[in-house]
Amino acid sequence: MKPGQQLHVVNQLYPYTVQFKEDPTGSHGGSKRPRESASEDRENQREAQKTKAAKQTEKVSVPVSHGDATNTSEGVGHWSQGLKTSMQDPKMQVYKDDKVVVIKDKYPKARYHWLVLPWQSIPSLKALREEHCDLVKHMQQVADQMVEQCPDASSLRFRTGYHAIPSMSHVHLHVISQDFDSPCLKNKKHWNSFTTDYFIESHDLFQMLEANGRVTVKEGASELLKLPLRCHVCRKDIPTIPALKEHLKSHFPR
DNA sequence: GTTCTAGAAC
DNA sequence: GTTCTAGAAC
Repeated sequence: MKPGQQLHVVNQLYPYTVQFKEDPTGSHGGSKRPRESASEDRENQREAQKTKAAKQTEKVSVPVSHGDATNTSEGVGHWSQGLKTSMQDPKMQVYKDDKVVVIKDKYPKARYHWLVLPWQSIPSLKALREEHCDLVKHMQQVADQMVEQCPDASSLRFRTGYHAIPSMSHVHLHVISQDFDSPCLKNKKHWNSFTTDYFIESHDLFQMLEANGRVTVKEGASELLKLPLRCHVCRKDIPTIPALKEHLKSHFPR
């Protein structure tokens, strides 16, 4: 059993992430370039599942929800913890090294939309300290690498940054192309979370962390999500989401 | 974070 | 009447 491996008790219904107090460096094989998937990790995971499955006896428990902490409140299994599960899934991993992993956003809001996540568990921006500076900088470098290897990097603009108040737990850096051409972009909150100051540029966050040892989010950031819809290219106000999507076609033809 | 849908807006 | 938004989800 290695740090970061997953243990599925009862038919994948209750994923557990094994963590150690001291994460020995180099526990994850590093590679500088994005790759398809890690076959060795998949093997290891299968082994872990097999071992656990063998220990199970005949009495198969029923997947019925009771009022316990398993699927209520904000514990494991809650939707807000979904990134922790996704980042461990080799099928979702687009790149990984000893410090971070990159996955595709499950509901991409543009033609290209990745998330860079540290292996180290950092619940939110509030938990960031000066000692995370190197990690944050590395996340930014990996984000830049993702853009470099994108086939449309020359024709599309990209931004990399953090949501001021993310819905999902575990610090994650968005790498998103600026076409916003996606059926998953559906409402004002989606739009404003990437096109207003709700979106904190990676570089700005790093500078804040370096200067203050903390990241502070302006109060009232959540109000930014309610701003009128405005085109991020020509600054034109657009009345509705469908009209905005139609408008974007003029800036980003297929 | 998403889905669903009541009722506001047109 | 249809389109679209915005709030609940136990």
